[in-house]
Amino acid sequence: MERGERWINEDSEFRKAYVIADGWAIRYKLLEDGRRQILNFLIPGDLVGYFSLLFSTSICTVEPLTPLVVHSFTPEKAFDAFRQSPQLAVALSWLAAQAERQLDEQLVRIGRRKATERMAHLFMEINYRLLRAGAPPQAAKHFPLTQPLLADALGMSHIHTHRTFRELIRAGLVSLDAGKVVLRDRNALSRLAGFDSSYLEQGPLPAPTREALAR
Amino acid sequence: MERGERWINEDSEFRKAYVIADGWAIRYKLLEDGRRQILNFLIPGDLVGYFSLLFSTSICTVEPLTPLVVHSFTPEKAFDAFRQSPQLAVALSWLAAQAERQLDEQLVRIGRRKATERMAHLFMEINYRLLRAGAPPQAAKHFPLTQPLLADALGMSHIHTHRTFRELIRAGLVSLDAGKVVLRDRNALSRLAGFDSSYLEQGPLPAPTREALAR
DNA sequence: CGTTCGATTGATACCTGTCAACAAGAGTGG
DNA sequence: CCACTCTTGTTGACAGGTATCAATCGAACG
Repeated sequence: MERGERWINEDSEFRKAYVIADGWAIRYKLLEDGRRQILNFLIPGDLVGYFSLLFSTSICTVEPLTPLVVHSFTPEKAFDAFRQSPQLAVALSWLAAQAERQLDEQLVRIGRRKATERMAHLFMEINYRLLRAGAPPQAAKHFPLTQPLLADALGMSHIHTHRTFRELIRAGLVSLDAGKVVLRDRNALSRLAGFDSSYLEQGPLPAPTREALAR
Repeated sequence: MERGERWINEDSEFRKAYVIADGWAIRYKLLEDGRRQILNFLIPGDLVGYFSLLFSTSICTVEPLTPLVVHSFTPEKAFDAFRQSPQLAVALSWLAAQAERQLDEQLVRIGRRKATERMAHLFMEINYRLLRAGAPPQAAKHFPLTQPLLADALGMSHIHTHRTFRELIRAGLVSLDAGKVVLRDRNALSRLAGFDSSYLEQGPLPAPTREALAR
């Protein structure tokens, strides 16, 4: 898939879910007057449209930010797999649950953090997720994000986003390189954001759940 | 459970999930400096802690707003039930998916709507959900919400929340009655909020998913 | 070579947060 | 029963954050 193509879940009669193999995408909602809120950024390893298999209409849009490679699966395949392996069902549920935790944090970011905190926090989250997904440490510091995208993700105007971004640059925390955001000082960013990665960590299943699953 | 008791998921060694039978609760996160973001309001019929069965640490707090009656179930019971009835597993997943749609909309509300729109939109959502859960039309217009709660849910200061609330009262859209929010003019609220209920509607499962499940 | 999009800047208005203060009611403990 | 405290609701003044408007510039694109 190419950047800019609109990959709206609602239109596809033949419903599928996807896992992103390579590239970035965004999931967003539009208001009638054009205001846009980006709900989350989708990177390799992320699940797309899993829950939308349960609804006949989609309420949001997914759009590639870069050339995108995805794996897809149908509801039939999913249920067949679940019957053979409850572990797989739990694994997919885990991914969905993880995504919901990120939504929770996105809510805190927008609702209760100040502009610079918001931006720094988002950068740290993406960095963490890229590393978790297996990106090399250097690659995990480069984001293909424009200021309008940041604005719509952080719930600010693009102009204020620009000023906030400049502030982070001036403080030496980030920089711009060929249209890409580059993290320069993750420690300082983390401190500024009050970033606590615990909501992103992948521990083992709790013992009771593990035992119940094994039976 | 009584109001004010803290019902933190993290502390309970014996992990369970819950369905609210009666009463209201909130799910929220706190920042270190005391800022609080309410992620959602929980009303009868809502699922609590379902996904947290998959994690060993909780990242948010759940707290009753009113006297609360809940049903609980353990991971073992859940998995046993799923083995007997895939339909039940899908039903629970549907509830979780529905909750995520509400999170999406909460993000749009906070990120891209103005103060009065935010408040009106939240009121409409809760009204819709109460009706969907079987509340009588009159009861579905009365919310046990205080201004500090609204503030932390809408991502605004409690003072500005007060001003915004006064504005809705002045316009005759809502009123205060014995500490409760009362909806007076749902049509006007809906119009002001730009409320579109499609994200809350419960249609049938899409055909491919239904067929895959039936096999 | 127009056109579009992103980055950038300055001026201005306004929305929103903060500070300070007080009233009223609920609950608490003496 | 009376302080006393805590929460909620309320108001005004004020500062500051943020949005909006207007405009320029460069790069990418067709």
